Amino acid sequence: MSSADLLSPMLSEVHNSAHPNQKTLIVLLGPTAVGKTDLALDLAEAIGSPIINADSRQLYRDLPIGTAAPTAEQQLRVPHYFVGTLSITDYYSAARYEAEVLKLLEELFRTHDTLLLSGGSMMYIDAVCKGIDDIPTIHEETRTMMRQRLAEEGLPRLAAELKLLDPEYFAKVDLHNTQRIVHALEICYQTGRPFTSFRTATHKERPFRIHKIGLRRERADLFQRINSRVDQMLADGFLDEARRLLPYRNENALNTVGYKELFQVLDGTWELPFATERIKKNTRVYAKKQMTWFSRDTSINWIDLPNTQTSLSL
RNA sequence: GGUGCCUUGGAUGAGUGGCUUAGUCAACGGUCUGCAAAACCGUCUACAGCAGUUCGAAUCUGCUAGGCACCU
Repeated sequence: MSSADLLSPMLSEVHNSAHPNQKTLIVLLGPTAVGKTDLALDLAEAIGSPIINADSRQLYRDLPIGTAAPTAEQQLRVPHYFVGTLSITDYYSAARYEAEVLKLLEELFRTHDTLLLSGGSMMYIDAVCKGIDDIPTIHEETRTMMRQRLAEEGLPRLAAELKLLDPEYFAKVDLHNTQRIVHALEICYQTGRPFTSFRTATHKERPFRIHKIGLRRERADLFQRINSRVDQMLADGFLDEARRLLPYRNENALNTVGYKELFQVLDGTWELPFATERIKKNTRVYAKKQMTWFSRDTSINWIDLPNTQTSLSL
């Protein structure tokens, strides 16, 4: 099956969604390794759009191999936005992504009717499509303070405090989930208001139409693609990439499938073959999580991709 | 031929009469509005087979099957 054959169902999706006098954002999404990058390039060329990346890890410029980021050659073919724009120590969030993408879209829609956003970061996509509540960013001091309190006092005490400061959120949050409890408390402290008061869950209206195209494959095929892609990454120097990043291992950007496991190898605690299996497994788990998230989104128009030919490497 | 030991759910591995379905891993399902390739939750109720002892057995007894070790 040629790429043109794969492109046509997407193009008909685009044409069906076309609306006179209305700007349209095409969102191409799907689990990791499903084949978004290649199809996004074809689709972008066909509709004359650049590609706006929606992969939260490809934003970091030092992770090209481990995140299967678009290559220089691919970026020459089609201009990309939000690829390699962050350094490993930069703070980033879905909310910032929302703001920056919206700003970019406003500019690009002046010269384009249809734009392409492509990626698999569920929350980033939702942030662009539905919006995220306007919650203040936590200051570094607050963050440090809470981290320390967590270490000294433990989660149960922080949870008890959250119960006083924001009983509504306390009632619904998972009390085992440290991240969420800590974040809610950070907001309460920094703003003097309950976290819940910021959570309006408003679905923001966008000044353009959104058409989501989801790519999916049979699970066995997807898993096979994941496995061989991990092997390919290692052949391409993934371990060296991780070695260069070792000094930054505690940065959030490196709390990422692949790097975590390779750091164990560099520490000497894991053998490479073992780590490789873990990377494959964790990538499969990630792909399943993506599918679970996407399956709730009824606005996605799914395209089932044909099984990968085993004769094709990569 | 004889003697001794072993046999637990997909894998690993505790448990020696009743304080539950140990635990771990894998697999599967799910949650999700600010670090999201993150963080978190749930499910999989097994004890080689058969017959006994007992109020009650994975746990005791016997036999059968399979495996391991040693002996003549």
